[in-house]
Amino acid sequence: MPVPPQPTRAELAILRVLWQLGPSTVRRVHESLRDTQDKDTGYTTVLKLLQNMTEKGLVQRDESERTHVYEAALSQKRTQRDLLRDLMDRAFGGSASSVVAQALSMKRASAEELAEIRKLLDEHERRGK
Amino acid sequence: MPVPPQPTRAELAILRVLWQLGPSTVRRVHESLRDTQDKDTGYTTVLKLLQNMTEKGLVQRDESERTHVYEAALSQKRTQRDLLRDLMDRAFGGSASSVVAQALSMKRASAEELAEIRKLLDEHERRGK
DNA sequence: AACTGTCAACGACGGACGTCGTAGATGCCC
DNA sequence: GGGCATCTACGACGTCCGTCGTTGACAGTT
Repeated sequence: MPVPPQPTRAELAILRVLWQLGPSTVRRVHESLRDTQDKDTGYTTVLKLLQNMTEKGLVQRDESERTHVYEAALSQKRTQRDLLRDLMDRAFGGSASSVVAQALSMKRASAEELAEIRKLLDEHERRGK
Repeated sequence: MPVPPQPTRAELAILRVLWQLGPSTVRRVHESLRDTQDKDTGYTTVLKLLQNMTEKGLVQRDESERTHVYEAALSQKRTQRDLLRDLMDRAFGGSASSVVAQALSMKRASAEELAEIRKLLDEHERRGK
């Protein structure tokens, strides 16, 4: 439990809901998932997932009330960093610039995105010196 | 089989070997994995993986000789793009700039890497206009 | 021809994952 | 208090993944 393992696909989908809505009940997560997701998962499936995630330390559970409330244990940024680091090591030989190169090659790297990226790069450089 | 599924962790490790060495026998892949990897996988494990990957269309097999020769079916860049796209959608809401932001926040984004990234950005912009 | 080594093929197995059904506890309403 | 809804807990199941042992074919050696 010191460092929770990386979330699986289904677990990550749940974490996204928790990051967006904040601490939520199983029901709220389930309904939000139903709205967003194309796939249709049952209530008990979401419950089971959240129980597993509690076990793994991915979420924290408040059981003071009869209806438990779940909250993401790690921030979205932290989780994104961990996941990207993992993929970077496994598929890009640990090269950040290769990752950026691939990100740029995607259609969704729109004009606004490019401007945003350039701003990030400037900030990063300024902070670095 | 038109579009092969995404490689799993173990499969990706094998693909990395094939990209580096070019078309190779099971033995060569196995030995290369033994050198690089900390983990120690058996010969038949690598064989089985490669057989599965042939089934999935991730690699192509030349059986003209008794000792088969395997080759990656998709380029490294293409695979990297698919994998990054998937993670981008699942964890970053499809935002390329978020991915770049996280990539920059990593220790390994060294000075040379930053210069490389800036060059990529310039090229991309020049090509875009 | 017998032995030895290498190779592909196949089957099995344990674990993780996502799925859900069912049971049991708790709360609410008439 | 009886009945209904809601919630958690538990167990099961099918699938995929990575792992490996075993078997049988083939080739080279003596």
